[in-house]
Amino acid sequence: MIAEVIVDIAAYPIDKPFDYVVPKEMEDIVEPGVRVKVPFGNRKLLGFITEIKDESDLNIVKLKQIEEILDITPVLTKEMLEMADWMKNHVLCFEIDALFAMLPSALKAKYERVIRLKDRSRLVDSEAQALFEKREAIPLHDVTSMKLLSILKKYSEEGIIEVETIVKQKTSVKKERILTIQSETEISKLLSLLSPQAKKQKELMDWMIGHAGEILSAKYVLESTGVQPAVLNAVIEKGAAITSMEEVYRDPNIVDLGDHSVPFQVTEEQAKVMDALMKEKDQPATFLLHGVTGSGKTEIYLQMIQDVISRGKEAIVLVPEISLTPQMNSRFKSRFGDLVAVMHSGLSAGEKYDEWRKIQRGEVKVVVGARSAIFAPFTNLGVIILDEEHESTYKQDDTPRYHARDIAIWRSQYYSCPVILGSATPSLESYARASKGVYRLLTMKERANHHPLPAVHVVDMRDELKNGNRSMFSVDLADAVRKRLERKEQIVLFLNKRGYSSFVLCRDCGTTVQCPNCDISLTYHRASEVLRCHYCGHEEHVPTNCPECSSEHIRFFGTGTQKVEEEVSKLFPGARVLRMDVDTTRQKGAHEAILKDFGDGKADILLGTQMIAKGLDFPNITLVGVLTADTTLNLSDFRAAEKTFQLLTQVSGRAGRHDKPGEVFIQTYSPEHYAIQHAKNHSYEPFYRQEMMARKQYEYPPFYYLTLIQFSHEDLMKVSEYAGKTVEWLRQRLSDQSAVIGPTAAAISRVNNRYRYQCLIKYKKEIGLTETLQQLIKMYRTEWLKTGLYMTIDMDPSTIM
DNA sequence: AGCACGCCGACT
DNA sequence: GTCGGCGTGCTC
Repeated sequence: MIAEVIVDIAAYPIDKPFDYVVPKEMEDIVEPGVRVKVPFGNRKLLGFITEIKDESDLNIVKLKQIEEILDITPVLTKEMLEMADWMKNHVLCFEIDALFAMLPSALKAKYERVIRLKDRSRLVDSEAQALFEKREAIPLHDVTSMKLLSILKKYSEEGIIEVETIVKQKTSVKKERILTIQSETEISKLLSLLSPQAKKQKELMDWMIGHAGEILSAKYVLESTGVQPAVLNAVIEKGAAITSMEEVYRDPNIVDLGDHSVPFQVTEEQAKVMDALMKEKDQPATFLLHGVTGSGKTEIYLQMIQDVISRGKEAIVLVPEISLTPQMNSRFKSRFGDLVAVMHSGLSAGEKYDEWRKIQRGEVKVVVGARSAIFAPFTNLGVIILDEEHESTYKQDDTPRYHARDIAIWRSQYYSCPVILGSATPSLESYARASKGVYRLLTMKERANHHPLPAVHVVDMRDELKNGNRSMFSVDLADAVRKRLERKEQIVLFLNKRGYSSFVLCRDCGTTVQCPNCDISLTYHRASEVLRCHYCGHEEHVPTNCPECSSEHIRFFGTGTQKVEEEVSKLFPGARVLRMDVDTTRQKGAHEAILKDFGDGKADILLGTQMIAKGLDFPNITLVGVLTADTTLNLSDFRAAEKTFQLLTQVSGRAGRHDKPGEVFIQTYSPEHYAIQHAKNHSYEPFYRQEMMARKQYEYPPFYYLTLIQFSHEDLMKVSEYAGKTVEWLRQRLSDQSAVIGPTAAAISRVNNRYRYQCLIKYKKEIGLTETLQQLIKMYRTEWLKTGLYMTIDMDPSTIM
């Protein structure tokens, strides 16, 4: 019996199945999808069996044997193996990268090199003797002395010791000691034998009598009685309880926001949507659910899932980043209880692994999670939902560069189940597909509770400046804030911070302090009083004089949330402010805590960045202020207008969701821009039409597909040379239907002392593109890589900056 | 990717 | 004479 194995090395010549002989005793256990430990060259590697066959094309005597099987049941399903095969061509990644993307990181291998003693009698060196005094094997990592290392090297050649690779799983199953308490009569008997000095043991046994026959965790017993572990061990030793180790799940403890969700009475619009969904509930159809903020998309999801579960099937719900939307999370938990697993970046590797196993074992029916949850190992999917489908976080920005939407559609075809893409502001791509009938368009124009959408005011900050207001609050917004503070209503202030963090600027010569390794300004971090580069991590102290002109007029500039917070407390003394940004949410559970405090009315103002734009739903929010709408607008990216529109619409939707009417102020330096004007009017369709015209004119998606190829090299001449060479090479091979743009220097032209260039392929239909690009990769891997050039290909870039 | 094999310069 | 530099080639 022969097994085809994909091994744990992401490199061009290794990216194919290798044949191994299956030892007789393993024949019953091996099957595609199990992880194995295999010899590879002179080392040991983890690998995945992808196929079992009777014969190999290679000479059987050359084949090595599988050394160990790491799973009793396969970790990869047949579906995943098929999906990996499709994925590697679709996103141009190595098969092993695709496979690992589908599994929790806990199942990756941890490699450890160990020196094992073979022949103690020939161990003559005293240092080496000391090393192996008590042990037969020691981790190679522990040997740091160069002298000892060279002695060991000699021993290894003489066969006295042997270097061995240990393949370990990163995180394992958590086990807990479980006690089965004996019967009352049994314990009483033991009590009578107890020495009178053993007061603590008596105390514990007395407690146990009250819990006779129960099965409890050792941890629980210790906590309830307060005795020392040694006392418990003594009592167990005497036979008062039987112990065993049992597998337990780590508890990612979800904050219950007290939002006990019951199915709502659906509105007429919702009922129509449900009807349409039900008609094709076992078709591999993709629906685009376009519903204004507050129209009750979540309720649609919940009822759809309810139906799916009742038919014995499973559901995947993707949210942009679950730890950012605890309200959604809590709503699913309260509706479906233990049938829900959560998967998000806030969980530890162990917690993720446990949630994954719950899914694999069929103990849960619903998974709510971020991007990677799209690979949840369900085997009978009934629906896949992508909430806020326009979010760019659904696209992975490093290998494998997949888009969760594409994976969702692939899986929906495999299981013949629907995909629901939900958004108040669909991506142009999805809306265009829906318009063409590729997706089914479902629309909800009204808020479920019939409350009107908030009134949006656009404030021209140029006028403010003219009138001598240099603060970041316009007169109108400041007035509106004061009014809410008086009325004890809540306010959300949104700072559109991307690409606009604080930097240090010299007021005399205009110099900003740059990173020495990258072509970008350093960011000022108030907490640690340092300047940091977000690309390479370089750190330096804040200078007291300008590095260029030595002027003392150098200070940090820009509008970070901290700065806004200061201004708020100056402008509105007494207002209680909660700040939510990367700094205040670094700790686990901090998001939930901040939102809970705000929901409980412990603050008047919630101040934050992107992360507060979504999912907030508190009845007392009646005012939303967008301090700077322009920052995303000015990005040199073809999606800048779309992103701005989406963001403004999302934040606006936070106001007046319940009984009290809401109001929104958008401050901007370009009030006439169509993205801002359409956001003001809550009008998606007109925005869509206008943006589509721009995309058509400039030949961008959804009219053209994009492929972005990026290059980097320490030598500026080399990058530009290879980028140019690539562009030429591609132009020769691609049809005249496609355009190759570039080469151009990247927006950030240097990162970590490597110069960056890029080129862009625009195409409508290019039949041999994948093959051509694979040839390019081959050329890069075999020839260019040696010169120090790096190249990456993104088949569907979320940004071309 | 990592490691062995292999052919040329500065040291005990 | 040997130790070690990293070019090249292979891994079932």
